[in-house]
Amino acid sequence: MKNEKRFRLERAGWVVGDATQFLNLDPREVQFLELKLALAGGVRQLRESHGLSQAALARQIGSSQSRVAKMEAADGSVTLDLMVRSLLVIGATPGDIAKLIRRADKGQAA
Amino acid sequence: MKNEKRFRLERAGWVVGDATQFLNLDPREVQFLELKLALAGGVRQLRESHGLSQAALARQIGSSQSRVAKMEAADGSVTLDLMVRSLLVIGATPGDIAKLIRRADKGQAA
DNA sequence: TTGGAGTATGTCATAATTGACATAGGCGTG
DNA sequence: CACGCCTATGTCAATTATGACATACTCCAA
Repeated sequence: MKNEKRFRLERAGWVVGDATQFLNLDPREVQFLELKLALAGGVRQLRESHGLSQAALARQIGSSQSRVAKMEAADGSVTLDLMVRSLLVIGATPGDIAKLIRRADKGQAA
Repeated sequence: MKNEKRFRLERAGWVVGDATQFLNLDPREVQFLELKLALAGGVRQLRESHGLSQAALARQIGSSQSRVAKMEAADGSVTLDLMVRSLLVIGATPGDIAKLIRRADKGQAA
């Protein structure tokens, strides 16, 4: 519960520009963030390519527009579970999701 | 919050052999479960290949042995977040994780 | 300007997950 | 057998995520 907790806290601060804070970040957490960003981008891409509004997608996944917005913003309050579930509902296959995650390797998130 | 809720409930029952229940399951949820199983298998594989006990891994990720056990059992009470974080801590790259997820396409979970 | 559609952001009660702990079972060794 | 190590399973208080709601903002068309 060390990095775990710190991560939760930092999601509020978002001192991304601050080099000190940034360098203090465990590389694992950075990878995790990039992975989340990749999935977030995938959700938006898939949603838009289907001509859906955030509200429409929210209906399909049994959530709300605000949560979809937070999800696409990779907000710290949304879990990978929600993102993955959403992707599957929009029609992404596990293979598609794998492809998105691979992008986190190159740092190309969206 | 429809399938979402049903899924949460069924994690307790685990009537996997029951065809009626099984067929009632939304295919999306099945995909999600397979994806989780794939990651769970990946955690166990990685952990064992590193010669770590569940307790040892638990220490590294700041969790407990019981949670690692549940995680490897793809227990309904563990999130993808925890699984992915664990994988990253053991040394898996996003690419490795993507590879695991791809297995969910073929149904080959472990 | 006015209005509607889409999106972003914040808050809240409720629901879910978390680590910790207890405990039981398996399995090999002394 | 008894002991230690590993794993499985259940429970619980505390923490966190969730959907719903309110509200503000941008575009764009009438």
